Amino acid sequence: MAQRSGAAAQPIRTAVTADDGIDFSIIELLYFAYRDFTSDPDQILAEYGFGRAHHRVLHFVNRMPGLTVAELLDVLKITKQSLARVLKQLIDAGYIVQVQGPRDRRQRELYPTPKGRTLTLALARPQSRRIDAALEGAGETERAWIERFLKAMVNPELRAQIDHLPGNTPGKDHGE
Amino acid sequence: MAQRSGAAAQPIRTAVTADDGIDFSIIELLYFAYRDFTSDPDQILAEYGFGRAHHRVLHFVNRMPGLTVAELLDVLKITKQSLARVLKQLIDAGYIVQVQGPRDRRQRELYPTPKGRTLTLALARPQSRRIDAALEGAGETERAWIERFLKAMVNPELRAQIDHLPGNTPGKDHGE
DNA sequence: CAATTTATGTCAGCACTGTTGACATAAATT
DNA sequence: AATTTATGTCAACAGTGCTGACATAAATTG
Repeated sequence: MAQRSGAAAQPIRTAVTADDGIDFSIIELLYFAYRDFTSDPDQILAEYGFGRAHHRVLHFVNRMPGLTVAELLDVLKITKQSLARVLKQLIDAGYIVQVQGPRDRRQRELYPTPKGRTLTLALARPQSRRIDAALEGAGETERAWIERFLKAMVNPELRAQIDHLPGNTPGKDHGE
Repeated sequence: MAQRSGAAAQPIRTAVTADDGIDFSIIELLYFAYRDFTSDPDQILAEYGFGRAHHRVLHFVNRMPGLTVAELLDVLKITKQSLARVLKQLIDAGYIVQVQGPRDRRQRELYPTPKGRTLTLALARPQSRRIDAALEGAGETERAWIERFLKAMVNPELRAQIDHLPGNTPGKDHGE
């Protein structure tokens, strides 16, 4: 009742559009694209009793084998309590192993097991196929623009992190 | 214990790369890009006690004023119980109003109030700015490729839905 | 008109994944 | 020897999905 102290607010019957100075097309495309992009692995994960959080951990442990817990937290930007829950399940189920850090014995280096590697690839495969299909007709130039765009969408201070992942061409910000 | 019936699984020390036949770069870029893309409105929403689900409802009600509850469910692909929770809050707080359907009086047409319109634009503004910045240096051709790519990432049967949103150029699948 | 279907609302409970706060341990650093 | 750091763990809570069940009013159908 608090919000209707006077007359009820009138409904606005016109749609917001690009005329409002906002890029609604790409906003919506990102939402729909990401939703469907994640739906493929989600289905597979459900069969294992895992969720999207497990996927992320598995993914980055496979992409950066030997990374420490602290490093993983820094990539994912979540709290250690959030990570602990899913990491423990992945370790208990034999998808990831922890190895004591060689220099600093407090650290836990994370590695995939063969089982973990297999699952990671199985989860990535449909996503990669979807990307391939979406790139149909695009050449190297177009692909570069798309990558450049996506990378530029990331917070600037985190872009360096992306460059440290294997097989990613670093610092492609203007031209070749 | 079940997973260690024999020797413990050995850690794999090599990273997965594009050599595994999978497009890890774009997979990761989509994750990071989407995460940061949503972080801007998330901060604003938190001030209102709202979450990302409220944003989505607000967004599509503003983009398609007068759409019914059933239509909104079809766009969002969630259950009515999930929608009910956030929709009720948005209505109670005066961001959205319901109007009885003129033909079918069972239907509830959803419209933004001026307050709802204002919030929607405020949430979209930082996202649009981020997109603008990410498109820096891109011309119309490059932008078209990026939109084409994102649209092609969406499940085919849902692409028509996107075309029905205001101001979206439909069916740009091969050239103009 | 009576029966059925449809559009919407609502209650209850559960799962997943994020959060904060507090506390514990072992190892490194000072 | 004291402090800091890396990690783990317990507990509680929030947001947002889900399923299942049931209720109401309005439209449709036979």
